[in-house]
Formats: sequence, C-alpha cells, structure tokens
Amino acid sequence: MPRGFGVGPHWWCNRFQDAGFRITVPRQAILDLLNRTHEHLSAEDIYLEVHKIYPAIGLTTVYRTLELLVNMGLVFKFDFGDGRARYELSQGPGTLKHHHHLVCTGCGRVIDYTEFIEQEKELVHRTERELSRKYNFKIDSHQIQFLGLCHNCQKENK
Amino acid sequence: MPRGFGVGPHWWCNRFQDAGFRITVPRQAILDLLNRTHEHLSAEDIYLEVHKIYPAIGLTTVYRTLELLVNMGLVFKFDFGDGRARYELSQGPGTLKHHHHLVCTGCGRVIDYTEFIEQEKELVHRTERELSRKYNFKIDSHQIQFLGLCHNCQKENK
DNA sequence: ATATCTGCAAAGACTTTGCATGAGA
DNA sequence: TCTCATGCAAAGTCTTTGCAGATAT
Repeated sequence: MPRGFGVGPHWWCNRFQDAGFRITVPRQAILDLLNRTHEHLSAEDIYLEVHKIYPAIGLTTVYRTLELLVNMGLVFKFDFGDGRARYELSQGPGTLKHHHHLVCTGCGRVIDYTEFIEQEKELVHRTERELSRKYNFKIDSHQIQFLGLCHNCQKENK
Repeated sequence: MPRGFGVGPHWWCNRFQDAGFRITVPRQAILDLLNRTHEHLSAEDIYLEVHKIYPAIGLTTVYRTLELLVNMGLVFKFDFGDGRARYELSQGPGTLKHHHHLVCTGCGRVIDYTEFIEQEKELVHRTERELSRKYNFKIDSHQIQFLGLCHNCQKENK
C-alpha cells in the first residue's frame, strides 16, 4: 500500500473485515479524507481531493465507495437542494458533534448548528420510539434542516 | 381558458397577481392537481397527470412552474433519496395537516406522520428564533425526516 | 400591444452500469 | 488462487437552457 499521511490501521478496519469487505487504498483514502474534513463534500470534491494524493483513483470508485459507506452506516448522505449529494462521516474520533443543518436557499451555504440538540434529543428519541412501534419501522437515523436566507442573501433580496 | 374540473378562480390568484405573475392554464392545472393530491409527486408524475387533461402542457413547463411555486413559498420541494425531487402544496384548503416524513431506505416508501408535531412545534419555534438571531438567518421552513426500514424491507434484510 | 409564458429540442449535470484488468486475503 | 474491487468509457436520469411562437393583461 502506498504511503500517505493518515493511512494505516484504523478504527473502521474491523467494520470492513467483519462485513467481508476488503480494505483497499481508495477506501482508506476516502475515509481518511472524511475523517479529517468537516465540510459537506460532494462526490466530486472528494474525488478531486483524493486525486491529489492518489491520481489513479477514479470518480466511479468514489461513488461506489460512498454508496458502500452509506449502506454500512459509516457515512451520512445529504441533499441540500443544489442537485448534488453531500457526504459526512457519521462516527469515529474525527467526527463533529451531533448537529443539524441550516441551509441558505439563496446561495446554498450550509451552517452546522449544535444548539438545542440536547433538548431535541429527548423529543427525537420519543418520536423514534413511537413511530417505530406504530408504523413497524426500524429507524436508523434522522435529518433536520432549516431552510432560509443567510445574511448576505437577505440584503440582496431586500 | 379551457374548461376542466376544479379550474377557475382560486385562493392563489391573488398571490400571483400581487407578485406580477400571470395566471395561466398550466399553472392552474398544476396547482389544482397538487391541491387535490396528497402524495409526494415528482415532476414527471405531475406532468403525466396534468397531461391527461391538457396534453399540450410540456414537462419543461412543469419544471418551470414548480420552481416558481417553490420560490413563492406555495410548494415544498423534498428529496427522499431516490434521485428525483418531490413536491407538496404548502398551504391552502386542500393541504394536509403539518407533517413530517418517515422514509424507507430499502424501497423508498414514504409515510407522512403527524404524531408529536405539537410537542415538536414548540421546540422548532424556539430553535428557529435562536438560530435566526445567532446566525442572522431568515428561516422560511424546516424539514424533519426519519430514515430506516419499513416492515417489508426489514423482513427481506433479516 | 407587449412583456411574459410556453413547448420543443438540445444541452447540461450528476450518477450508474458494463466489462476487462488489477489487487486484497 | 480466486473472488472482490477498480478504472475507463459509455449510458442513463433528471433537470435546465435557447429560442421562436403563443398568450395573458
């Protein structure tokens, strides 16, 4: 395996082995990038970034890897309305605190917020429990986002 | 204007006139459909349905009208992860009670739920107020969705 | 009358698929 | 060794754009 910063044995290796998936350079590189970035990266963002270190990795592999990671529950996939999916690591040491999103419908900017998450947590858990029971649904995750106009876009649309 | 069920003067006409938009057959037909349907229609769903009554209306117009309606705040646009946008009327007499979504990541089925909306409302309002202030954001709407597996998909993945 | 709206065709953007080669375990 | 994973190219989908003709006010 080629040498690169941060590539080596990691907490996710067991998850891969237990599930029978191989630990490959592209997978490590992508997980490693997600682990040290706290932005909302698109598949292409990830491709371009990973490509700097491993030029052999193709965009197709990025898409396939992200799909795998989402299915494994290691990565969250979001849609902020600009026509491309965004990805965020869901767990691990480098992960951001549990948060939700504030999306500007003017310019597409996304702000992570962590306020009220505590108060929210109880309500969310209660809702999850009830909905699981009532609709016979196995709930894995939730998404909350507020849509509106950021400071700059408010001025422009005034 | 051709004759069709439900087409005629409606509550949304003022909204159009005040904003300087014209009231046209395609716009009325699309609003009318959204008003009497409580499903999560895609642009193509809407096109096919409207097309039955007004075969002259094209898919492009459907997209353009939906964009307009979303911008006017008359329609909500959702992404349930299947690669196509879904639309729901946000207001008016035919509108469903305020609700959120439970999305099956296995088959894509979407359930509207209205439980806990009341408890949620207070938290959401408080969060909105605080986030508006802190981030100088003008919040227009919010989306909450739970992701998981529906009854059938749980059985298959067991 | 005239600025807005529409439909068609074509283009654009993101994502997925087919297939032969390459690489983990 | 022997599947699983990858890369390239091509195809597939959904959505947007250009432009001439039609329409609402």
